[in-house]
Amino acid sequence: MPGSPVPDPLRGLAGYLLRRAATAAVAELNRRLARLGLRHADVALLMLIEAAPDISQSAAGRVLEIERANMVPFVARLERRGLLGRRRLDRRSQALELTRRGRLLLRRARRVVAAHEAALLQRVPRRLRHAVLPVLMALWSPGRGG
Amino acid sequence: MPGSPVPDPLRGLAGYLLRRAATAAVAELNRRLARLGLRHADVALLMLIEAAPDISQSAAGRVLEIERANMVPFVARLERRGLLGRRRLDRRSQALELTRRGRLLLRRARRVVAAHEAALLQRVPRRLRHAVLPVLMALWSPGRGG
DNA sequence: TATTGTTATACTCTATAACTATA
DNA sequence: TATAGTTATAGAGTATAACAATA
Repeated sequence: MPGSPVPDPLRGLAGYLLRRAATAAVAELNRRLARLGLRHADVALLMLIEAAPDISQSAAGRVLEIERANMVPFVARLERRGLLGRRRLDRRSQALELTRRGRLLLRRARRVVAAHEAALLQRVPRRLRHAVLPVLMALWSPGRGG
Repeated sequence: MPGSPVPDPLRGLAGYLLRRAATAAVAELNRRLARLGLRHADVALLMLIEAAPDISQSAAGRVLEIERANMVPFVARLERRGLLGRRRLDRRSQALELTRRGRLLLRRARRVVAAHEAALLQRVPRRLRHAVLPVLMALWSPGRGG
């Protein structure tokens, strides 16, 4: 590698590397998921509902940090595709639940995600691989509050 | 921490952690830069021009992976603010150069970036800190082609 | 032929304000 | 009073197609 296209002042910045790595990884995952007609956020929501059955739409938005307002068309689209359903909890909250079709598609999506994860980790030198999850969790940590 | 708001299936995914960490970090940097009237991408371009003086608009876009078409309003805005100027190289390329005002503002921006970098690294346990840049570079690496 | 800067355009993602009906 | 779902809307960021001028 005679000369990286990205100059030293940016290559040495964790924040810059973090952003570039993330956008590249998201784009790659979206490409992998395209044949299932899914986007990365779709899979995150489906996985969340599976892990927390009957979570409400608002609560799901809080976990994924998606604004309540933006959850509406997001959930509606997946519902229109028959991947999830809604069941009224009380007269203002509604539980999200996977349909049979949603569960089946999630099953396939999970394999795509697993392949993507493996590809990500294989890029990291073996001696550093154990550090990947702890480092990313640490970098994220205080962002949880905003 | 009795229970993380994010369920295990997502917490264990490098891709998910990567994206959440990156969006949180970018948002935090943008907050820090707000008092200078700058966004993270502005600083990246200013730093790039400083490191590669007289780089063309298209070449800068290639380095930062910003489409040629999107560079136009981006550069124009910074030029209107008097932070950078353009000088014709030949009759179709133009060299980007920092103005005096651009250099002075970049000086302040670099301090903000340095503080942000320090904050990011301090979140990481000391024993893992050495791994941050190598891990991020590795995760990014093959994304350079697309 | 390929590249530079440009315009126009569209799509995704994100953010905010406001409304209603409920708790 | 606070919350859930909703509507409307605006702003980023990103992507593509096309064009004229130039290399």
